[in-house]
Amino acid sequence: MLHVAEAARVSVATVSALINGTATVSPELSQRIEQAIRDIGYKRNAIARSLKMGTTRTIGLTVPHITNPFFTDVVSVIQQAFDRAGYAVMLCCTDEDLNTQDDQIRLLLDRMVDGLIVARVGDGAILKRIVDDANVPVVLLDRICEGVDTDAVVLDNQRAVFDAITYLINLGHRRIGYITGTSDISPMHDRMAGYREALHAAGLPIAEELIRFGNFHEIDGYNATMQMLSSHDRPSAIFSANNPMVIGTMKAIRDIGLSCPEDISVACFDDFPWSDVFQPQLTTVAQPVQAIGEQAANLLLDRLAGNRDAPPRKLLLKGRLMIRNSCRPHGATVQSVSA
Amino acid sequence: MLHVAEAARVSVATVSALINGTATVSPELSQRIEQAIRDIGYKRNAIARSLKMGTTRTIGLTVPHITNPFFTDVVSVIQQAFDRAGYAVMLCCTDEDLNTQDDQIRLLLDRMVDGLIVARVGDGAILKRIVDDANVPVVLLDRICEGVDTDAVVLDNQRAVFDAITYLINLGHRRIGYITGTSDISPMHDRMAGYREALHAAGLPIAEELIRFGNFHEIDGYNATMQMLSSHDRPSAIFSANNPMVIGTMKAIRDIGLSCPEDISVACFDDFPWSDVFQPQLTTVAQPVQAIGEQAANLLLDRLAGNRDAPPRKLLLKGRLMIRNSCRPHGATVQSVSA
DNA sequence: AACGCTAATCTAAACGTTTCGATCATGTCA
DNA sequence: TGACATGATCGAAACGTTTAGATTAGCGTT
Repeated sequence: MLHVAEAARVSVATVSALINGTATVSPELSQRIEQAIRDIGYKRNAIARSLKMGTTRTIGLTVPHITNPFFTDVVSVIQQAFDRAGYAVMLCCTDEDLNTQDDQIRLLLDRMVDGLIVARVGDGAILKRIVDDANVPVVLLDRICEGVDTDAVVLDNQRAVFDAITYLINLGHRRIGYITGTSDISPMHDRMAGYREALHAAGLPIAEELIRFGNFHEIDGYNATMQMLSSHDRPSAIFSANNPMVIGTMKAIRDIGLSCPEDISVACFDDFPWSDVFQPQLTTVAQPVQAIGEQAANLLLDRLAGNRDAPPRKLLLKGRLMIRNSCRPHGATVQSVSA
Repeated sequence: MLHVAEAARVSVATVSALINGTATVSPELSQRIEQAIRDIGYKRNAIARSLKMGTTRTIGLTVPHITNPFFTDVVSVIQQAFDRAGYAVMLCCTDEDLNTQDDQIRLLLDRMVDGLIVARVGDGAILKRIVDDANVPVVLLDRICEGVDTDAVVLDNQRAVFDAITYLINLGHRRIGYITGTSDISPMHDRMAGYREALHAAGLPIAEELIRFGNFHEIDGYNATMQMLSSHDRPSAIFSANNPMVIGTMKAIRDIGLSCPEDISVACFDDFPWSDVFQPQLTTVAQPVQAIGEQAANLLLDRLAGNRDAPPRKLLLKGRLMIRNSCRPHGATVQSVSA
């Protein structure tokens, strides 16, 4: 900018005024300056600007795994929204690891991001501390956090799983396996609650051996399914509370020589683009990813626009059960799915 | 830092020296400073540091669509690699749009990223200019670019498609539909060349009506497939040069009342996590996503480590044909796939 | 002609670091 | 004991912006 100012024989203040439109500058100086900018190929240094202004027009986004199709879609939507608003987004994947997450959030705050969208991991103690003394707005995505009182957009997980399990119960299933991630994050906790509630509402007992915990990965779903299917009194249906784990479930069913939906019904949380085209077409709980991403972005953008003191807003969205052909009436051997 | 210095009754220079280990500071001052840092909860401002140092420890990454499973995986790998190296990554999705891409690259350069990994879009003219006068290292991912002479890691696309088409030919297919994206990016160009080469090598004619162009999206694959299948002399096999488009292909096959692989064989470029578990299990060309991501990251990290003047390095990786059960011998009606 | 008002421009300080060179003890050696 | 190297610490400039406040010029009023 100094060079531009010299070339145009004006002060840097005038150059700045012209670029930002913060003051009127006369036509002849404008022209000289614009010419100089072109000649020199000047680009404003956003870092220097950020230092002075105290704002980077950059936000941080952390998710557990970008390869989980739910997060893939949500990240995509959020990225687009901030792109439209002229913000850059720094993406971090925490790999479901608490320490990684803390490091990454610190890294983002060091870089002075203007705001944070986080799909947290692990217990919320450190996150709470970070959120408290970083004074940037934070919106919680997908996973709320005890004691961290900030904007959030989450699904009504309990209701969604309740509906799905009730659907299976109505198909006649009595022993329904349930594969979940660790319960220390709210969606897993709430989904489990939905499972229990549905069984309870139907007057069915809760068989603890049908509830298996994994670490969100395919292999965990595989192992959990293997264990359940090897028992003498195996479930007639399995619900996986997480999408990557259901791949493991399907592989286990195949490897053990059974097939879905003939021998066992399967449903899972989180829809994916292929679910319509391949067999079995998996019955899933679809989250409104577009809405979730947009709402999260809007909440943050609103804070960034200056609305700092409004009380925390919690958005609760509804899931939708996508009924396809991976679940059959219990005991049915015919092709038809009619209950 | 000023506050820390005051609290510890030292100069800011000493604080900086201690934090960065750039000079020895006596035990008692060290202790006083560390205490002050803890008391105040001081965090170094990475923006100010970047301004002074001329480096942000941040890189920019642009891809067409993060929801394309190939890019999902590669982004994930790259993100992890830079995370390990202490870099942040700014992610942009260009949506296959040239203007968007240019804007985003400019945005990234304004923010003084230390390097750029780009899976480009459109013609390379502007990209070339940007790369030339931004003096940050750039590595091209997946798509090389005429005239832009810089590090790159790409697949041997021609060979990969040659192998896939040859496989179909060996199954007895003579009329093989080919669905591709626009040819202005190198992978699409090279894959098409592989298609033509394979037909040519087998002495088969190239039927131009069997070659359809789309814009990488599911709907394009759907329309292209619909057109081909509606013709009186439809192909017995279809190869889709892009993964999202194959979903459209499968939907079109279903909607038109045919089935795969009984009536028509299908294969496509880019593997995806579900391909093993659902029917038909799609035969695909798998890219070594892990290697691609790591190599791209390594090339850039090497430049960032100071190796600026080495000549451009082009890495050519090999694809792998994952043969599953979505392709049958032409005319076969039995279950077995034995050619 | 003196005055005030407005619009255009400039000067200089500030943002929070890093780092060069200067300063100042302290101990070593002739 | 004086000269000198050594090691620790500091002062101040610099990175490239923004912006508050000062300055200047131009113009209409009285």
